[in-house]
Amino acid sequence: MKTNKFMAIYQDLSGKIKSGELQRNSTIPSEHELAEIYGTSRETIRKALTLLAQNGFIQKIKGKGSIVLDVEKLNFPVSGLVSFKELAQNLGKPSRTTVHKFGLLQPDRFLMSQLQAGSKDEIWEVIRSREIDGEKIILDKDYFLKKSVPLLTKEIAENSIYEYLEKTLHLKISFAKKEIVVEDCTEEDKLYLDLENFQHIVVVRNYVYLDDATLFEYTESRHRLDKFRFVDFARRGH
Amino acid sequence: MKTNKFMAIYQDLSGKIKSGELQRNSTIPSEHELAEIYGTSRETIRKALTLLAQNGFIQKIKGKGSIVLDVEKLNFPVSGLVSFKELAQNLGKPSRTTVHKFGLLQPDRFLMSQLQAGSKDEIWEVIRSREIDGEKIILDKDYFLKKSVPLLTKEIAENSIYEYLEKTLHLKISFAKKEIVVEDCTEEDKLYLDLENFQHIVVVRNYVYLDDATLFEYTESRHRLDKFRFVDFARRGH
DNA sequence: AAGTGGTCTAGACCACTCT
DNA sequence: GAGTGGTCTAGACCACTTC
Repeated sequence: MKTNKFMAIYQDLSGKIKSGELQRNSTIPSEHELAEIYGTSRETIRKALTLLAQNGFIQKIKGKGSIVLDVEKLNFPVSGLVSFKELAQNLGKPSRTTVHKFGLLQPDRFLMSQLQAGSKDEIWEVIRSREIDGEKIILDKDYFLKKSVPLLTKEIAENSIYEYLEKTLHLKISFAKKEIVVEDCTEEDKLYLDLENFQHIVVVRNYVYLDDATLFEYTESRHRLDKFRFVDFARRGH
Repeated sequence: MKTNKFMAIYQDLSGKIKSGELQRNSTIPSEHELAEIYGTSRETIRKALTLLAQNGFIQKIKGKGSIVLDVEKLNFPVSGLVSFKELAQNLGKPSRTTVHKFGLLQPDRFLMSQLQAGSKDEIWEVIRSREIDGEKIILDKDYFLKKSVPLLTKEIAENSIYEYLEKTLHLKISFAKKEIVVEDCTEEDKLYLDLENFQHIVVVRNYVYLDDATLFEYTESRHRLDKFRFVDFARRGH
């Protein structure tokens, strides 16, 4: 990511945990030792270790040390803010995206409330189905505020919109509120997905915010019941 | 929680945000100012603000300041590691817990793998249904390693097991891996829940770890489709 | 008593935003 | 240029675990 010292240390250590160089259930060097090894202050080491703990790589134990957790726990398919493209690559399965609808529209009441938009804000609508292993199992309905995303094309939608937003437009996605519920299938779901006989569908609603805390995207990701899986790593207290 | 300086500042500020004393979309005092106000160093203020940001209270913007986010976003029903009792209190609805099974047992193959237990580890089994607004909509199947939880009673299971674990046994729950999937209803689900005609059920599997990184509990929380809702707040990158 | 992580300090320099 | 948050330092004291 960035070139911070603590980020570099975080990536070095997380890499060593993933590769097995630092074995699970073993303790890593103490903070004082790491400070010497990396030639930094202890607070900088602590920043890196706090990150490792938050992301499930290690557990810090007072008076004892930091031990390496099972990285097998890191099957984070839908956790955080990963995109479909990253997800499919993680699964390593053949996948395909089909764009069914693409265009600019004036928001209706529903979209105005979801995107906190005014009636004269234009909105990009992108509706895509996702095919994995030959089955269309995810329907993604994305809505972007045009004032945040001036230009979007069907070609971009066929690849990764997020890659475009971050690498070309340099938008900084900062945080998101996610909601998961189960709803009745709609006609649209039946039209675009291989639904078999399922009557319900898992709906993941995402409200995505930029760096400056402005809402710029509302997404509905609609997953066929049997193919949905959400994994999360949560720490108590915070 | 604790009596740390940064924790006290966190709780003071988060309280002021919840109460509306610090208004949403306004900027809070700068870190230097806060350091003077609270009579601490800036790094201590930063720890408190980092916590606020992680929990969705504020957004920090470089060069500008920290602005207060919509706290309406804090409907975190199942997010993190909250227990049913906390959840029901949040919802403010009449709720009831019924214990259907309670006892010690030897683990079968399934439990041995879920709890990383040996064949001679004894395990507490607690099966409870949760009734909200007069409908039995959640089936909780809890399994605790006896070596971590020496004693458990039916009376405790009828109230809050987590309160007992934390306040009486002083176990420190540290982190959990959570998995959400949808599965076919079992006979057990039909027996204990008011399932109406739903053929599927949302299953939340929880693997809960203590302070010293030992796994001590496996839980299946089985929710009726139409009553399930999961809300999460996620930050990008970390 | 020695070693560990947890907290806190008083400074410093940087990149960024706003004027 | 002034103010902001982001990073980093070199120390200090504490509570905890282990011996």
